[in-house]
Amino acid sequence: MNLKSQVEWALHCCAILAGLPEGRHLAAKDLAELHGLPKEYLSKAMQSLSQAGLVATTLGPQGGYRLAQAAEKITFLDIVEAVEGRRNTFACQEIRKNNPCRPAKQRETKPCAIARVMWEADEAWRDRLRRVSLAELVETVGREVPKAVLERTAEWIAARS
Amino acid sequence: MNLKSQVEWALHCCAILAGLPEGRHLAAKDLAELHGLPKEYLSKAMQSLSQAGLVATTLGPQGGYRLAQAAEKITFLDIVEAVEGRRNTFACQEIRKNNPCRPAKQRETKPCAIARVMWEADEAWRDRLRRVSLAELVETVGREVPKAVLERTAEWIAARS
DNA sequence: CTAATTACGGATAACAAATATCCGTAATAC
DNA sequence: GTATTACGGATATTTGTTATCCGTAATTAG
Ligand code: FES
Ligand code: FES
Repeated sequence: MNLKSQVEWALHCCAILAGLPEGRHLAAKDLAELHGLPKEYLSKAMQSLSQAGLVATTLGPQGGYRLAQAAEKITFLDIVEAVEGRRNTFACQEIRKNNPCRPAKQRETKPCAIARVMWEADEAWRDRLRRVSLAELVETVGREVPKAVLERTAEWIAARS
Repeated sequence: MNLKSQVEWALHCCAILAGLPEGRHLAAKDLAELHGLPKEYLSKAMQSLSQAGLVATTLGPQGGYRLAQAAEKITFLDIVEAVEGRRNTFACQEIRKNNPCRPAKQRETKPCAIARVMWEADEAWRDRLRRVSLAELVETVGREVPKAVLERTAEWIAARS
């Protein structure tokens, strides 16, 4: 039960894009270099973000990615679900139907008791992720990462966007 | 990001064992037949439960599994973690270290801001599962499953334990 | 004691998902 | 026109899940 590593990549990339000057774009090539990731595969994750409407893209030279919404509007959950999908972690296989003591014709009206509990836990997980915005992440990073690194990274990005 | 199907199997089997008459055991063969599952593979899940101290086993004829603790003491989380392990769903790969603008020697004192948020969500998920006991599941099932099915299943089990 | 039954653990195979690469296409800036 | 970019399809590699097989040791019934 692991999230794909693309989830981490997408979160890092969104945090970077949130700090991008207005009207600028950053290419997948640069995002990959900045995080030490395989460019082609990272761009699959970016495509997921694009399809989810979280980032906007521009083609051609000086093109690339930017946020499509305000960082305050984008939540962790948005990003996680964009790349990971919206399935529950628990999949009820309805093995209760295999009980030989049950009449075959019996049809279930509601989800089983086990699945309901598991899905509540999944919902609690989502709830927590929904409560943290990309803007909050950026603020925390701004507080915790050394100023020198932040500045040099900002320059690095400015030189390529 | 899916839980293994063994998680469902373990939950169903624990619910069955919770209804077992005192001092009786139920063999993996019967648990597998009752749920329509591959016996050999199900027994791997049962071994996980055994190693976690949730079920106790007896060898030989009339042997098998029984709960090792009161159903009130066993939580969903106990069962899930027994078969799924205790890893977080999110694994921080520390790709922040790949930022070329960071001094190589810099060492991190605390987990990164992204991982902290993701792990809080994982903890919220666990919290929810910790709050539901096996006894509560059994009670819910007793309320929702038709009496006839419950009785026939109880007889089926009694005949083999 | 003997034979049947049971959980356990190691080895291994089949299958699915995650990870990764490659490349052709279309759009865009200069 | 040329270089650059995102996109999507095809495919390979690696890892994890699912599943089976079988030998070992413990236990019970007769
Ligand atoms: S029938 Fe097994 S969890 Fe729903
Ligand atoms: S460095 Fe990427 S999540 Fe921790």
